[in-house]
Amino acid sequence: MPSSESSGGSVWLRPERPPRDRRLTRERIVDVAVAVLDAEGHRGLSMRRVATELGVTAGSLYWYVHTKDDLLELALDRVLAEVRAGPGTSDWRDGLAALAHSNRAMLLRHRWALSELTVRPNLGPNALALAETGLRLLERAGFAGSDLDAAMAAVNDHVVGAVIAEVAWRDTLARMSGTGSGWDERAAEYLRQVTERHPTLAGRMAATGEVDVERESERRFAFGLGCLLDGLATRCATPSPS
Amino acid sequence: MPSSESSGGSVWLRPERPPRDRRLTRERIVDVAVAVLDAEGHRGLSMRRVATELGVTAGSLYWYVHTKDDLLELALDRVLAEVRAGPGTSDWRDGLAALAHSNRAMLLRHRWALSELTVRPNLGPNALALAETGLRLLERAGFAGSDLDAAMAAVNDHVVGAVIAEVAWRDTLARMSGTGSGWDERAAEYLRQVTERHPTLAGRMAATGEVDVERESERRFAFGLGCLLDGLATRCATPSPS
DNA sequence: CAAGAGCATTAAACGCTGTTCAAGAAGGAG
DNA sequence: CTCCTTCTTGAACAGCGTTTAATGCTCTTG
Repeated sequence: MPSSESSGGSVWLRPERPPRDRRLTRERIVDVAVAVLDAEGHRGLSMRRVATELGVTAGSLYWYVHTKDDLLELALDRVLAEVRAGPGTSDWRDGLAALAHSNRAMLLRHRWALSELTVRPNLGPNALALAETGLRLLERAGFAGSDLDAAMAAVNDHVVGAVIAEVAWRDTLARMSGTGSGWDERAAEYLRQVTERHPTLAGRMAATGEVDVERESERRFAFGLGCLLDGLATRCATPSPS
Repeated sequence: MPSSESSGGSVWLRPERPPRDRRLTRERIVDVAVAVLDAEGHRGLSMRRVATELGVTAGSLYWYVHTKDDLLELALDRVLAEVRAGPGTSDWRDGLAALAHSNRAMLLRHRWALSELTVRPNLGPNALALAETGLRLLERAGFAGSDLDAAMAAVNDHVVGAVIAEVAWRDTLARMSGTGSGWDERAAEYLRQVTERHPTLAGRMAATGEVDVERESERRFAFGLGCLLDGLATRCATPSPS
């Protein structure tokens, strides 16, 4: 029998059964899941893997967790707890920027979380707490009504989108340098065609080679965030720092 | 023997073997894959499914495609072809906005594409063409150097992030209305706690109930894009329409 | 202290997945 | 007609998420 008699709704509606024996817990299971995900990515996570890591059979997990999807939902909310707003934020811009940077850092620490965010509606307690923090900052800035929602969404969207692009970029570079023979000949041909057909893009790609990816990613992120916050500032009741 | 003797690098480096018999083609396989993905999402796509849809065994596909990941990469680039810039764009803002809206529309048509974008570096011809179009628009606006990259990234990031959030939101609403009994009791309790602990969020959630999701999503998207473009306009050499 | 209730875990199985591979069919070339 | 390349098959492998009956185990009750 799985962890609840009714199968509908989200994990967050199905309370964990208070266990007698401390051998297994939802918490310990999520611990291991996060560790495996961090170490080996989405592909490396399987129920059997988590189970053996805990010295247990795969079936046991289903006592604590309805399904693998539930486990992923729990893991996602677990890492969302790592996002923190800075200390007492007097300026809403600074506060929002700090939140965005912290969010970005977390997503880069746990790259698998992005894919989960893409697939899953996210109603865990930490996700909600995060939303509350952001909304309060924007409310203090003078946003209200549906503009408040839109402003919050815009900031979050930038974070998510930027990290997606950054991770994809890094993976591409890793792939390019990782493969040995077989790449060069055909890659050169493909690259030649690209350069020919897309001159602007080619110019940018050439410039990319000489750049520190990490630094440049941060710069891009801050650039976009700056644009966004500037735009927000012209649309709210408190355009200047309090 | 799979579709190439060397296994390194991306799909785009491995040319399709020109077939004699027209029974199977890369193109037809990708056609079916996209159709299945559109109809049943990421979960519904399996090699065997695509194969039977084509009246063929699963193993046959591996003659045309190295791996399922390759197939997904091809499918992703296929739908990226649907993104189109508007007609002759005199104003870079309008042009960029049109591109962003078209991109968003495509991602909403093929929701599975988002997850692929998250996981996969994207070097297909259509992806590159798209990048070229965007870069040219921004170049005309007066951006150059790494600011050009950052501006392009910021716009793309907004699109991707916004669609992710929108899809997640819709799925949440669908889930909430889809489940019958078992939800109400525990959901009410969870909602009560949320309302109590997160008053600002609760206020926004309450307001959400009376809103047309589709319209509101578009509004949010345009709002964020507007903020972003305003911010970009203050950072480029051509702040006003040409 | 013994009996029993109920929680926690196991082992085995089911049907599915991506992928490989030897074997065979099918068509064009000499 | 035969050879050779191109393509397709069918079976198999290992692994996956999930279910289920049976089995310990611990705690509570008598």
